[in-house]
Amino acid sequence: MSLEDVTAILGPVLESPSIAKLGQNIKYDLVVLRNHGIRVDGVRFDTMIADYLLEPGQRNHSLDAMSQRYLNHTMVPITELIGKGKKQITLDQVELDRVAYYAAEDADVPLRLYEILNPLLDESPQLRELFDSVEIPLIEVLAEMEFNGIQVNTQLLETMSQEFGSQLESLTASIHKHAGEEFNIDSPKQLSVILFEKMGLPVIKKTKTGASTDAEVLGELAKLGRSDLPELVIRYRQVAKLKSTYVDALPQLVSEKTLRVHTAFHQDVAATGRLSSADPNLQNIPVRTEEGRKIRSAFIAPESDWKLLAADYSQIELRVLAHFARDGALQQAFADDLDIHAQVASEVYDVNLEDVTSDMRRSAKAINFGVIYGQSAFGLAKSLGIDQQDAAEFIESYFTQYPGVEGFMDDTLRDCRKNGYVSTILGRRRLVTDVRDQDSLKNKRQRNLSERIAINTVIQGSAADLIKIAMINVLKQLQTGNWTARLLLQIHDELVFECPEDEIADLREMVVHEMENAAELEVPLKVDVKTGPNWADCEPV
DNA sequence: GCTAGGCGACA
DNA sequence: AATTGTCGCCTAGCC
Repeated sequence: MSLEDVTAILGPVLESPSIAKLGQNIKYDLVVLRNHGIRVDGVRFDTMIADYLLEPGQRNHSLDAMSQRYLNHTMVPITELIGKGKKQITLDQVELDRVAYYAAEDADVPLRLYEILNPLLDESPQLRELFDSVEIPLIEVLAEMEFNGIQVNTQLLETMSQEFGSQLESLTASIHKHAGEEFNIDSPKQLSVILFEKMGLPVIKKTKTGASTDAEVLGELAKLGRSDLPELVIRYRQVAKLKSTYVDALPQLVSEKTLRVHTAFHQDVAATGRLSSADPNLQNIPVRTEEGRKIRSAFIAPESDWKLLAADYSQIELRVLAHFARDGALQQAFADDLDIHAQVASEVYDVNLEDVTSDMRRSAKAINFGVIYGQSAFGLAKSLGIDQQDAAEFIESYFTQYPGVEGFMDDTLRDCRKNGYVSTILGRRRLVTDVRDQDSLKNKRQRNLSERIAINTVIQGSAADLIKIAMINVLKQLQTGNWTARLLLQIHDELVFECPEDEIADLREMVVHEMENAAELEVPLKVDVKTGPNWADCEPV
C-alpha cells in the first residue's frame, strides 16, 4: 500500500481540520493507523488517526495492545480486524494494510465517535475548544516526539549492567548468609517467611495477602538493630530495580534503524488529562539517587556539538492552586517569586523568613503537597513523623493563613456534588460521583477518596492543560521558524529538546516564552531551563 | 500464556 | 483507612 493510498483513506475518514492537515503533511516513509484516544467528560473516546513511523515494526506496536483497548470500550469491534486470537504481532506492512482496509470499509466508525461526542461539544463550547484547539492539535505534537525519539548510550548501560550484576551477586550471598538459607529475594512472600516467621521480627504493616515488606517497613525493621538483613534487602531492591527496569530493559528498546528509543505517548489513559508514556516509559527515568542519575546520563545529545535542553515549570501545581484559590497571600508569594515552601513556613510558624529552619521548610513543603493530594491530618502526621494532633493544628494554621485554599477546596467539592464532575481550567471534566455517598463506613472511605480525587484532578489536570497548550505552540514555532532543534519528551511539567549548541540561546528564549505564556493566570508562570550533554548533567542557563 | 498482587521508579 | 496520577518488573497461581 502506498503513502497516497493511506492518505486517500484518511482524508474522508477523519473530519477534524487539523487531522486532515496532518494527513496532507505526511512527510515520512510510512503511515501507520493507530488508535489515539481522547478523554472528554471523563469518558475515553477512541479514534483512528494518522501517526508517523520511520520503518515498519520499528516501535513494536502490538495489535494485542490495540485490540485490548478497543475491546475495553467497544467503539470498534477489533476482533473483526485481527481475528479472535490474541497473538503478539508486530504491526508490520501486512497488518498495516489490514488496519487501513478496515478504516476504509467501516466509514461508520468516526461517525459513531462524533455521534457521541457532538452533543457534548454542542452543549459546552469550552469542551469543544478543548477538543478542537488542544487535544486534536496535540496529536501531531505527540506523533512528532514519538518519531524523534531520544539517543541512548547503550555502552554506558552495558557497563552499569555488569557493575549492578556483581553488586547483586554479593548482596545475594550476604542476604542468604544472614538469613541462614537460600531463598528468592525477589519474592516478598518468601522474604516475609524469613523476616517475620524465622527471625520473629515484628509485622509493621499488612498488605491484602500478608505482611508488608516494602521499603518503609524494612527501614523500620533496620532501626530495631536486630539484624542487618532489612538494610541489605533495601539495597538489593534498589539495585535490582534499576538493573531490571532500566539498565537491562532500555537497550532492548533501542531502534536498530535510528539507534534511539521511541516511546509511545498516550493521550487517553490518565483520568486527569495528563499524558502517559510507555515502551519504554520515559516519564519515570530515575533522578533521585546518584546511581539513578547515572542511568539518566545515558540519555544523550546526538552529536558532540549538540545539547539536550530541559525546560520545567517551577511549582506549576502550587501556582495553579494559588490561581484557583484566589488567595492574596499565596498569589503575592508567587508574584514576588519567593521560595514558596520557606514562605509558607514563615507564615504558618509566624517567624521571619530568615528564621525559617530546614525542618520548618520541610514541614511546609509536606503540607503544600498534602493540599494538592487532599491529605489528612493522619497522613501529614505520618509523613512528618509528628503527632496527629500537632498535624491537625498545623493544617488549621495553614488554612488560617491561606483562607482562599480552604475556600477553593469547599467550592470544588460543592460543584462536584452538584454536577457529578469536576472541571479543569480548560473545562476538561472528570466524573466523580461517590462524593455524594454518606452511609456506611465503606462508603465513607470511598467518599474521602473521591474528595481527594476531585481536588487533585482540578490541580493536576489544569497543569496538564497548560503544558499541552505550550507544547502545541512550541511545535508551531519549531515548524515555522528556521529551527534545527527538536522536541523529544514531555514529563508532566517538563519539556526536553535536543539542539545544536549555537541554537541553545534562541531555543531557551522561545521555549520559556511559550511555556510562561501558555495561559494568563492570577499568578505568573515560571520556567527553569537547563542544558547539557546528557539528561543528568544539565546546568541552568 | 494470562492475571493479580507487591513493589518502586517518576511527576 | 488515612496523599494524586502513571508504567513495568517479578512472583505466584491458574489455565
